[in-house]
Amino acid sequence: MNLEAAATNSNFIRNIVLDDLATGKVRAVVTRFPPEPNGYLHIGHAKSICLNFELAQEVGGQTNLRFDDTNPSKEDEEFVKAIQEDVTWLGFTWNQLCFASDYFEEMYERAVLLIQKGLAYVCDLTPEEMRTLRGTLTTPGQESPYRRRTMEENLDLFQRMRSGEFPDGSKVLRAKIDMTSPNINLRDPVLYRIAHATHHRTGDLWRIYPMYDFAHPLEDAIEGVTHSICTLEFEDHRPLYDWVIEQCEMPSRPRQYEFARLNLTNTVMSKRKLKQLVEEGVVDGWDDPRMPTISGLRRRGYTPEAIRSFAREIGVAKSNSVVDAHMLEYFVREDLKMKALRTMAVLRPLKVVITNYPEGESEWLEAENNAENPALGARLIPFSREIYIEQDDFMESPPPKYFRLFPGNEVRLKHAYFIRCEEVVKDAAGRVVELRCTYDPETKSGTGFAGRKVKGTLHWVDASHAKAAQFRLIEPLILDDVDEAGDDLLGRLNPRSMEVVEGYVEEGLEIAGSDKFQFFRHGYFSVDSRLTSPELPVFNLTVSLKSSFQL
RNA sequence: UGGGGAGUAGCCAAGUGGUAAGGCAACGGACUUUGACUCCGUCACUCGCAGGUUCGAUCCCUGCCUCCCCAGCCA
Repeated sequence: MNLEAAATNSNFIRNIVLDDLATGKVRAVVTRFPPEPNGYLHIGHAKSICLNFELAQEVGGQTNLRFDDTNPSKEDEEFVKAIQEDVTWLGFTWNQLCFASDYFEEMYERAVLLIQKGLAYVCDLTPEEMRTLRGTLTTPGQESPYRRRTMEENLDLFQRMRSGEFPDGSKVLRAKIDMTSPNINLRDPVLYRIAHATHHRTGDLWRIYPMYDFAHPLEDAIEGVTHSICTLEFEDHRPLYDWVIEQCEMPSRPRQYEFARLNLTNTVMSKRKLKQLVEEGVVDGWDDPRMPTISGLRRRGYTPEAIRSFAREIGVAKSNSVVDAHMLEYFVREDLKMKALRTMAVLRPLKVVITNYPEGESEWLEAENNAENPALGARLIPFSREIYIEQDDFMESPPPKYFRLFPGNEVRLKHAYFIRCEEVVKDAAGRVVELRCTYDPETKSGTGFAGRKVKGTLHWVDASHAKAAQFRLIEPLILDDVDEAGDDLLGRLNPRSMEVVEGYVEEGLEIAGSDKFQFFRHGYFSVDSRLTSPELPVFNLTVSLKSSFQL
């Protein structure tokens, strides 16, 4: 795939931007990524981040990282830090770091302006009363009895709301628009609510906080954002967005455009649900390698490049869709293919004794680190009389077309020799515990031996130099097709989302200067940043290799 | 029964009044010291459905169908 071409994949938002530039409607493009710091970023956010940053980048524009921190009861500094780390890790640099809370004073002034223009009023209705008067989808709403308060009274009340005179929930500031609008968002929406909560940045300075519908357009306008990109559910808020910009007399005129959020098969993509998994201890944190969070993907071994390529390739459109998770996997494999050292690990060891190999002797064999990328060099691996192979690579009575090891069969040991299975050793229970094989010195790797061919090539680890390691085999945390699970998230948990096995890796992997490896015939693995130790390295399965093999 | 959106292959997704890009998946075959990779090939006579306009419609018009979103003092 041509990355340059992919970077300029056509999509409707890009077309709008290009057109705005061509017609002179805007001179320079400014976008923004506006997360609320109430959770960690996930792969769905990555789609938005890539869209905003890459689009601006393409046309020489700017992108701000702006925290939409207008609800202190849900937000936290921890998330502010994590979000910045994730955006940076993805490879983006924002032009300005902004906080909606930095604009609270200006927002307040704009609200006062609305009151002065007779376009906003303080309303004492209870939430229940307000809901009742709002009407329904098919019936118009009715005006609040407080709608006719005088401008002076509204100004006074709003100021007193600010000063903390009233308890939470007792009053709100509402826009005066149209209670009969077929668009419910225009039925006198709430602009400010009272919240005696400590804000992570402004502390106890404010007792009133602006609502999204009021704050967001102002934030965009204040920053000079030209293209405010958000998701589909905000589509019918756009008239209100425009109303706020217009009536608050903002000099700058941002436009809102909506696209479909990312959905992935076997993945939950809502902060609320991800938070639930964290809080109920289903996972070991937001960065659990099974989580679709940026930090989880990072810990699992995904690369920023892979995520960016994925984001470009899935496109940007307005129809609700569910992307096959195979696509995401494809892009990590693609990225790691040339980067990762291709080494050997045995996940479920079976001992093999090479009976004709001299006892007490060993030799060092040369192995290239990545056959497709010579720049990655080569290493020496030990070989001796006892090695481990994969339990799955032996069957006592195999089906047809099984070309791994079985009694009498000969296979190649990657980077080493051909071996033939001569004898099977079992324990009292009849389980195979050891294989006794012979090797043929003439078949040594690299000698160009062509005397005969074998169908199978196995990976292995020398027993005397093997390093014990733990492997965490990851599968989807949440399954799509669970009968009768309904909306019960926990009912959709995959019982096999993580299988932990212990086996061996080649010695010396820790000094390879990388935390990502391909383990031959298994897949790509990454050192777990939290669990690994010098005594027992721990690897997470980033993604398995494709395989057409089936028994 | 209100308003706002969307329907192009199994999944994403371009596209335009001139005869359906690309990617993922899948399936054949070649190659192979990874049952991987790579390579070659296959995969929409048709763009939700029905009419209409036109020399010609996925694109324009009309009607219909299906799906998604909206009744937080969340974002």
